[in-house]
Amino acid sequence: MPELPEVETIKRELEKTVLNKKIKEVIIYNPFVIKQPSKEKFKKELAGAVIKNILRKGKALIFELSNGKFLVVHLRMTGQLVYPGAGKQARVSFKLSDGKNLDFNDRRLLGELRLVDNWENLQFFKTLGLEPFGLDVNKFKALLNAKKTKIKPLLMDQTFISGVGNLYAAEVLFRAKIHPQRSAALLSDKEKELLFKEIKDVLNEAIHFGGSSVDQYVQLSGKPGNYVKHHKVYDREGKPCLVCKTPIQRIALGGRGTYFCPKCQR
DNA sequence: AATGGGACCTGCGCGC
DNA sequence: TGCGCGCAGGTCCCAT
Repeated sequence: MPELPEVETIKRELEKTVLNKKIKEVIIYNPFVIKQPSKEKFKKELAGAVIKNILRKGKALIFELSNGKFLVVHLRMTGQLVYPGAGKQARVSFKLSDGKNLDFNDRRLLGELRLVDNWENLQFFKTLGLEPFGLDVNKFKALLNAKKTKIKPLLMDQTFISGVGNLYAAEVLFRAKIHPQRSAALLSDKEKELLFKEIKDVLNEAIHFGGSSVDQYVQLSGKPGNYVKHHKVYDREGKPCLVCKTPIQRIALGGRGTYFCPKCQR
């Protein structure tokens, strides 16, 4: 469940810890997570490279390397980056020039590592929507007006806007008082404006608290993120709404568990 | 264009 | 207690 706040948290910690360090060696415990190139090339081409810059695009991290290549990391569901890491239980461990490990862990093996010449050529980035922070309210309204689809799956559509996943979509809609099944285009002007504000506010607050540790996510240091205690609806089925005490409902929407307050959200 | 489903994976928690 | 199953949700892919 790493979404924008979790990945941004990791990015900021990476900048403080591994920037300008050299990757001395790559140890691959499970080659399944390496999507390109071959594991042999992956190892060979990363050895000796210095981490020059770290970018985040939506939920993806990009390490810019001194050899001109880019290491693209997507944590998907259960991926973790941990530093300093223990090495052993990792899927891939990057041994750095400071003698410590930057570990990529991933219980479910859905995460992806790619070493590429140009990250912008990857299809994922070509179709990635703008981040909420890169939009103004009028552009956001225009995007919504072009879509008749249900608002909640739309917020999670990374080609629409990038960075929002299932957890934050639920929290944002609660704060905007919008039912997850409402049609995007048919929201009122005021609702669209409030929604836009709450997207940015929720993401910023979550970043402030180091993200939400549900299931597998941890910060780079291995510590949990503390935003969970601020969740209003996510994973609270049957518990009283913190505003009106109505039991929180859970429905399936677009195949995803969707939590909301049936009274507050209309 | 929108929507639904399945696939990729593993491990947890639930009911029987 | 043990076992099988549903479910978690990011992304891609296919069918309707």
